[in-house]
Amino acid sequence: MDDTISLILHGCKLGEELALNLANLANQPENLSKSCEEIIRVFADAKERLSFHQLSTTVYPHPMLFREPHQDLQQNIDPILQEWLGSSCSSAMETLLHQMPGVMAERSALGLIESKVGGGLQMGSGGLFIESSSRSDAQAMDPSDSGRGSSSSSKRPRKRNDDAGKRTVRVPAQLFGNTEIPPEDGFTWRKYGQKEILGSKFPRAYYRCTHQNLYHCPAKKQVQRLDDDPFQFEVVYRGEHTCHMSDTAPSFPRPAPGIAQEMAQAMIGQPPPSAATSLGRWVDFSLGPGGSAGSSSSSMAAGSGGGAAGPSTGGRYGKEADYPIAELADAMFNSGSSSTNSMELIFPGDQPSDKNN
DNA sequence: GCCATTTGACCTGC
DNA sequence: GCAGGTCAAATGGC
Repeated sequence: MDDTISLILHGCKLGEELALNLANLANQPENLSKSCEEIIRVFADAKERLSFHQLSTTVYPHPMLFREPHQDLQQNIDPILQEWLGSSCSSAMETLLHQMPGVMAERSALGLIESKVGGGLQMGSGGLFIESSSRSDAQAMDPSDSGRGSSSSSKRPRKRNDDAGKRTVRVPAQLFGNTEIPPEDGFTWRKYGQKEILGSKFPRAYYRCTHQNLYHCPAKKQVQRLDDDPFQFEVVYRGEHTCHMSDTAPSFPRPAPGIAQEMAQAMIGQPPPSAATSLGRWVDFSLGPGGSAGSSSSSMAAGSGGGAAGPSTGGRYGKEADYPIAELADAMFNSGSSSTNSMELIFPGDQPSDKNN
C-alpha cells in the first residue's frame, strides 16, 4: 500500500512540477503532453492499485500520517509536515486521508499492537514497521556514548543489545528508479562506519548527525538492507536530534523528534521539505529501474556509503543535487538547462533556506 | 581548506 | 573469542 501512496505522491509532485512550469511549457505542447501523460499514467496506476486493495484491512495510509496511534489521524501529521504537505500535495493527501475509512480501525489495532510489543508500531502488508522503545532516546543515547572520543575516559561506555531508545523503521525501496537508496528523513547524517554483519548479505552502515560535534546532537542511525527483501531497508534510529533546538543550530524547522523517521518512509519517492537536494533522486525514480541516471551502482558508489547502506541522505549530505535532475528536466521540459540550477526553475519557492539541515 | 566517505583497526559487550 | 559499534587516518570532491 505504501507503494501506492508513493505513487500518488509522485503524481502530486509531477502535477506540481507541471503547474510550476506551465508557463515555460505553454509553447511546448509536445512536452506538455508528455508531462500530462506521465501524470495520468501515475495516477491511473495508483487508482488501479487502490481499486485492488480498496479499503481492505491491509490498507494503510502512508506512514508519515502516523504519529501516535491513539490520536486522530489528521492530528498525527506533524505541523511541519502539514505545512509541507499544504505546500506541495496537500489536497491530494487530504483527499486520500478522507477516503480511507479503514485507516482508523487499523490504527486502533495498531495501537493494540503497540502496547503489546512495548512501544512498537507495526504496519501491515506494506512492509512498514516501526518500533520504538519506551525509554527516551535522549536517555538511551547519551552523548558520552561516543567511544574513544569521549573526554578522557579510556573506556567506551557502550551499551550492547540495548533496545531502549531504539526505533526501527523498515523503509521500502523506492518504487521507481533507484531502489537502492532509502528515503531522506529530513536530517543530515554523516557516515562514520560500515560493517559486514554476520548472517547478513548486506553491510550495515552507521550514521550520526552531522551536527553531533557542533551541537552534541546524539542522533544516530543504522541502515541495512534486508536480506530477505533487498528492496527494503531497515533503519534503526537512536537518539533524538537536539541540534535543531540550539539557537545556533541550523534554523530550518525540523520535523518533531521521531517524526523524521516516519518521514523517512513517507519520503519514498517524495522530496522532504528541506530537500531540494533530494529532488534529484526523487525525480530519478521516474527514470525507471533501468534508468541510467543515478541508478544502482553509480549513485550508490557516489554517495551512499557503500553498497546497501545507501544513506537516506545520499552521497555528500546535503549536496546531492547532482542527481540527474537536469537531465530529466531536459527530457521533460526541453529546457536546455543542464545546470543544477534548473531545480530552481522547477521549484522556485521550495528551496530550503538552510540546506545544512 | 573544509567536509564527507572509506576502511582497517580498535574497543566493548555478550 | 566473536560480533557489533566506533574511531580516525587516508582519500577525494567541491
